[in-house]
Amino acid sequence: MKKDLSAPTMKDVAREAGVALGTVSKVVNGLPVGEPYRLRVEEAIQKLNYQVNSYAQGLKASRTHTIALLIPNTIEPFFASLVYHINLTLLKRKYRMLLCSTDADPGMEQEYIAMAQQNKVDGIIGLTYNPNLIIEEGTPFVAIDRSMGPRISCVTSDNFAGGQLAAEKLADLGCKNVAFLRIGSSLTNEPNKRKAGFENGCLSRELHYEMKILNDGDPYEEFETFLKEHIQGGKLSFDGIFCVTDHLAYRILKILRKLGQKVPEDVQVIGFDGTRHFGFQEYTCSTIVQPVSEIAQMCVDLLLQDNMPAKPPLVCLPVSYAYGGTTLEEER
Amino acid sequence: MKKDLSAPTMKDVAREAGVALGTVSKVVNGLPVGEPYRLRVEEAIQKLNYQVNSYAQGLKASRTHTIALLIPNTIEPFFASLVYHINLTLLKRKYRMLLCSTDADPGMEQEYIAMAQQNKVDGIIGLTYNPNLIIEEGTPFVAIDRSMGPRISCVTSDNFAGGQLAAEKLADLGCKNVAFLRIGSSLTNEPNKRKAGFENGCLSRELHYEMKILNDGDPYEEFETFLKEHIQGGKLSFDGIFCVTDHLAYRILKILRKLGQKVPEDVQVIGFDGTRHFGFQEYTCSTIVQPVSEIAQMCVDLLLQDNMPAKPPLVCLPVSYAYGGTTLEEER
DNA sequence: TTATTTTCATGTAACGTTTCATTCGTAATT
DNA sequence: AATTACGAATGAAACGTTACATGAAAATAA
Repeated sequence: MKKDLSAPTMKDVAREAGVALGTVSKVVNGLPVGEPYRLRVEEAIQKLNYQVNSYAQGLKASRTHTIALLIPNTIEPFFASLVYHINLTLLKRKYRMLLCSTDADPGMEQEYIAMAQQNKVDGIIGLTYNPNLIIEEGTPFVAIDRSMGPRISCVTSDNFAGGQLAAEKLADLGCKNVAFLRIGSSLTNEPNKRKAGFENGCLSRELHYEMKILNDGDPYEEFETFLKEHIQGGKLSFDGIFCVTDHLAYRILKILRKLGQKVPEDVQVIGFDGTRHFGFQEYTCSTIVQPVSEIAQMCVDLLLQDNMPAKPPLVCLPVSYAYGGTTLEEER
Repeated sequence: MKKDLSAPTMKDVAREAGVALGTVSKVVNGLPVGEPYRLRVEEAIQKLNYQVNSYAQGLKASRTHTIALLIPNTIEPFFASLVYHINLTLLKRKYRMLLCSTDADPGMEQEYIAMAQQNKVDGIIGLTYNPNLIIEEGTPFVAIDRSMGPRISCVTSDNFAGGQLAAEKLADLGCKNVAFLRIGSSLTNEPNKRKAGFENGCLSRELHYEMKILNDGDPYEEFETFLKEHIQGGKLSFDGIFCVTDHLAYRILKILRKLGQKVPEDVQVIGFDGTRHFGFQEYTCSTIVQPVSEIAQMCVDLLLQDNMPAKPPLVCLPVSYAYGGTTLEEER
């Protein structure tokens, strides 16, 4: 009879196997150990159902196999998808994830960073908004959609190219006069380039465009007003609209319906993100798709690479266009 | 000049403040300490910018202030919302969350449980499918939507009442002949009661009903076939449909559109969950809303209560009906 | 004033690992 | 066969806390 009150420790395994503590540690960590020893230890581990105590491990080795993910929320599809894919990638690498949902609140972001650090995470991936986050020197950090200075790498999709692609698509699909709509909210550094890309695309295709950009506090109705002002005799003067996110596109589509405009016959709409209904179905609208899975992988790769480059890279991943019912279908 | 290579420890604080190690520990943990001592210690903590090492803490106290959340994925709106609210609730209680996205895979679920346990979490909240999960005796576990035996508490919304409510609503809104549609996938114990509730509701309102229940592997098209079979002269024989989830309702709505049926004029549709577009807007369809925030809170409360009741409760939270455009509006 | 109780900071012993200097046993060299 | 070299298991020390037994000082009682 053994006292089985608490979980077995390495010491127990060592005793059971008749080897030294250090040997057990080596076996557990996959370090080279003589075959007969390894066998005996593995047997003992089986028999006692031993599991390493990650807290002891973390304390001694100061490597915790845990990373923190800072994200505004887990509800908006783009974020939810990011969380999902990052989790998946981490799992493959045997890393755990501390989820930090920040509500895009600068204070909360900083708080979570402190928490993560005192929790000795091996690194942090963050989609944050606080312009002056303080990150301890020693903690690897990878930013999403926002370049945060020379010490921190950033992963983003190619927002400029995406904007450009949207313009080109609209041109290809026969548009002559288009609009760019954007609302400030939740757009950090990199996604701002969508605008520049779109302008660039319009210019190169000689596509006439107008912009309507709302700030964070502005009432949504201004978009409706804006669109109304461009209706003459029941006909909207735009035949194409590029919305800075699918989220916005969804709202605009509702307004267009209300104003009696047919999509895509009267006006075509392209969004940005690649949001899908319920996560597994069709796109919610025609859209510029961000490569979420690749973004996730890249973040993890950058975070966990063991030899940090002197100059952390700014990684820009390619986007693509996807049909989602709000544009005319292309002839094949 | 101090060597500031590594983070300051309690020992450093103790030296700085000229007190004993134990005293610092007490201050940090809010235990009673003489006022002058407390002050000196707090000053030293400020000065050195000391942060507790949660790994040392976890090792010694075997209380880690961390819980694990097992969830199939973070993408489907109901799950995403659950994650969000649980995170929020935990934050208020100063707990951290280890996110475990399982893909509803039994093996992965078990793997994550083992991981969580060796990570010495203070408890686990799980929405799982594996019928014979092995959970170590010592780890508090709260299940969502699935009662897992006498040792484990379960939180769920009132699925029976929800089904009943759906039937009653349809009756109130003038339906005479309704259908219940369900696909096996992702329905654990408790949500199965939606069916029984719906039947009960139909019977008590003398509402004629039919059911079409698909198993997990079955092709989705069978729903289309089923509905087609019930069309005579362009008219669907059902004037109301209850779908077991909003997810399903969304698909059914597409089929109905394809079949030329007008919603809600020809046929009214009610889903289940309370899914909203993009997390912040209107409901995706008329639906029975699960009180996600309350579910989240209840889970955390049950998990973290310090005196476990002998018999873990099965908590059933009330649902409500919400209009979402796929039913006739009620007259006020 | 002395004896007795109470209060409270102190310091040491774990907690379960990893690491590294040590040592033991064996193989290679002459 | 004797010496040296090598490889590999060993075991003690340390990681940064918490908990508990200890003892000193202050407060009360006699």
